[in-house]
Amino acid sequence: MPRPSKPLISRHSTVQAALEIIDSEGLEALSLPRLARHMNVKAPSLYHHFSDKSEILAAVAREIVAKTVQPRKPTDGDWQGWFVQLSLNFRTAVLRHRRAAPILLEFLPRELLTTSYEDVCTFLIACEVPVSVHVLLLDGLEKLSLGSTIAEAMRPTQQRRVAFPHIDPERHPHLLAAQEANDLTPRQVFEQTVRSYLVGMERLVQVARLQRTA
Amino acid sequence: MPRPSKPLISRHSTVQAALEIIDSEGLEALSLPRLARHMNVKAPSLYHHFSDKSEILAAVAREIVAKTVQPRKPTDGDWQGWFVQLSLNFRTAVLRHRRAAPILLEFLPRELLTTSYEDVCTFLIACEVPVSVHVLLLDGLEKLSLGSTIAEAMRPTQQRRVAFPHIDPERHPHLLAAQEANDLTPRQVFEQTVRSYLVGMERLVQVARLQRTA
DNA sequence: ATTATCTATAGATCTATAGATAATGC
DNA sequence: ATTATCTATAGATCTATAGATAATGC
Repeated sequence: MPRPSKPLISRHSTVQAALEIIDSEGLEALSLPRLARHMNVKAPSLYHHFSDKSEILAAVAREIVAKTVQPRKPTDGDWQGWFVQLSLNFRTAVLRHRRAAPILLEFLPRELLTTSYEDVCTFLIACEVPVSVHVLLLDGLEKLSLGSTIAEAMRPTQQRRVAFPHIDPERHPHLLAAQEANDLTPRQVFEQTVRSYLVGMERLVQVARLQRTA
Repeated sequence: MPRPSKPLISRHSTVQAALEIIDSEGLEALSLPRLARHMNVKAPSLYHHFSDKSEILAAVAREIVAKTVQPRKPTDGDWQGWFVQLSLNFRTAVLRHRRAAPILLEFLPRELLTTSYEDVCTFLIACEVPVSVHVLLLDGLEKLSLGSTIAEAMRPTQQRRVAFPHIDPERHPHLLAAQEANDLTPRQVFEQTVRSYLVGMERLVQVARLQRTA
């Protein structure tokens, strides 16, 4: 069956198939023969659409990040609330395919982020956040969102709900007490972490505003 | 040469050799034959000391984390300052072997952390930080330190000094301006991120203290 | 003529096990 | 008898290329 009437393979369908395999069988299962089998084609045919395997992985990483929902910009200058929402949305997008997390680390689609960051800078300027703290904010939030989410995505299945596994009540009484005193979900803990960070940054922003007017 | 007078292989020397290969040639280069060659032994001999390859990787992850310098506890209750120092030390330990970062993500030595966290909880109690926020603090700092550091460790070599690569002055004027207005090193940005987070957490701690006395 | 598939396969791994062998330490 | 190495190899991959083939679209 050489050259079918309608193409059997597209970049898009390949990325979707790859995500399905990663979600159901894990990242190690994703080989070109396995991917091709899932698409009812043969492995070498994939080379007609991608130059090599890493190009497929990069496209998968791109797809995951691109699915991040962009929150609507507030008109009242509440850039902190907007950042919180964006972080949560990014987290949701990544956790939708948690077993793909290592790909994201290696093939982070920098171009997508660069475009998005330009947009964020424009927004920050409108909110009168001094340029001197823009990198601090962008980098801090990137590390916090990306890093924290990937770290969470890599947790073994059984350990998701519990903050700290392997607690031995004899040896870790205080940690056990801490665990029992906690009533937040992982998502809430993440949100609170981002909020706390932004509270601290707000202080820096105000200092920078004063320095600018002086 | 069966059974030499003095053992040629030990767990420790294997881990060291693995780190040397990872540091100089990268993670993909670390195969059992490659590792054995570096140690002047044959690959199957390694199975006498480790049950399989993942056990070697887990030992490597453990070694990296174990090298984190523990800061001395302050006597004045300054838990924030202590956390900042611990985060910086952890970052230093991980970045010492940045190409091993993906191993850390998969084989994070939870037992080491659990022991350390019990210690931290004891310290927090001494500083009169309410138990209700312990998990929030521990988890937040873990995610921030681990995630942020691993994200940084994965950056391609050429992009280390610059916060944002791929900037096109035409399309990203504000991002370019932000970049030029930034005079902090990656380490300083990390430290500032942790500090900002702790400033925000301080507020939560005070709220929790009030609720406790009420 | 170009495009999108296929078949066949080169070539290079890698992990792990079985079984032999000689030094060690009881 | 046990221990720590070795040799040999089973067995299972995987990525990527070469070259054939038939449908498409100019």
